[in-house]
Amino acid sequence: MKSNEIKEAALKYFTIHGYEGASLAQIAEEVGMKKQSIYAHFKGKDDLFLQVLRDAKETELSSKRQYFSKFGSKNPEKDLYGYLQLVIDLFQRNEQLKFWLRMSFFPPVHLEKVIEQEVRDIEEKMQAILESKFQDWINAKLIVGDAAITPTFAFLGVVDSILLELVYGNDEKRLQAKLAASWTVFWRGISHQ
Amino acid sequence: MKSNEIKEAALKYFTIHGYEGASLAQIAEEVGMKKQSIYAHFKGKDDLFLQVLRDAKETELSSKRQYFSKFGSKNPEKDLYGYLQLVIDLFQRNEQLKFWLRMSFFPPVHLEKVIEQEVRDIEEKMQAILESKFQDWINAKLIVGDAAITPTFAFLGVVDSILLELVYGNDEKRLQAKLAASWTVFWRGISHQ
DNA sequence: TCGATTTTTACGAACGTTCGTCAGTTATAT
DNA sequence: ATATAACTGACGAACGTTCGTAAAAATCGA
Repeated sequence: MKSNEIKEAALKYFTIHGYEGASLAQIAEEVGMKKQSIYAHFKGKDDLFLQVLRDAKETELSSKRQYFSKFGSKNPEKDLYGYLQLVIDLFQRNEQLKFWLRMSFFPPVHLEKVIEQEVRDIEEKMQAILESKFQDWINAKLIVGDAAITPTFAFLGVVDSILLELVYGNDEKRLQAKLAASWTVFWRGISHQ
Repeated sequence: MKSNEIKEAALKYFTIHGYEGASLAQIAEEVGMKKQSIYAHFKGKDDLFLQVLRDAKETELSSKRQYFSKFGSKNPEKDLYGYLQLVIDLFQRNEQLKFWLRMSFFPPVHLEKVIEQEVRDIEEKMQAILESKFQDWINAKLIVGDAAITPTFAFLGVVDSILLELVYGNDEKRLQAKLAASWTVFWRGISHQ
């Protein structure tokens, strides 16, 4: 399918240059066609962008859902740390996550309402799943605290800080050091008495 | 000084639309002049951008340095939490910090080498200051742990996660909740036995 | 202090390029 | 033969930039 090739190239350029900085001419050249030919597959730049966005959202959602479903109820340390490693792994191998991250925080202004809606949607789903897991672990007395919201937000914060390091990311050593530090302190913070 | 007005407008548009999305025509209109007149003050778009970047860097550096200098050696809880609130305050009132953050993570490609250098410079300075403070607190047995690097990186992670929430930021409630959660867990993680 | 001179700032006009998009035509494949 | 896909050509608009020019401001010698 040629449409997918176009979306792949678009994903790449949108990720590197942003919406405004990516041109249809470059995207088309990457696929080996003229920019006008893109219009045989998409209504225009916005349409292409939104389809790429929705694909990225779906990938993000399903891959994380899949991992969350493997969470048990008796080993939060392993599950949570494994999730952080998954995020790193996904980010480094999956172009879609980088795209998703960039557009979450710096969307093209004229599409920001639509994007914000998608971002909020996926975020709420993730938070809900995580929160219920944390509640299970609290009930099982595997971690301390009364409200599940605290470790949930704190963990989401750790994920965010790792993602930021990945975006900035040219220093694998530093990434691993930050991961280790954040994880150590986080785990002490929710597990110790 | 008209140059400063131009830089102010440029800061605004670069922050909202990114380098590629910001046009000299819009920036000029904001100041009440034509785009050609900008060339009486700056060599071109890149020159304007880099001057704005360096101003932002200086503001960021001096404002944080100023706060760090007030850090004592006997109350890390107050100092660190106060710093987080300062970051939030600065971000919400100071356009330059938003600009700095956006360009740190998603710089225009053709200037990414220059920007990366500036970012790395400021980051190393911050890290060095923080690390020495943490070492003092460890020595004074006010926080636990052996190496200062662990709480330093963990704290920088908390700062990053707060910044990310600020960027995304339309939800003050959620911001405060995330701050509270991250701080609670972080402080438990470095202070409790 | 004054007029003369130089420098600074802003402007209209235009440059060459690139942008996204649309219309019409040709080639390919079902 | 009919639909799909890619092409050529062209469109208006916007981009950053350069030119020459005209005020305005600053500098300077008398």
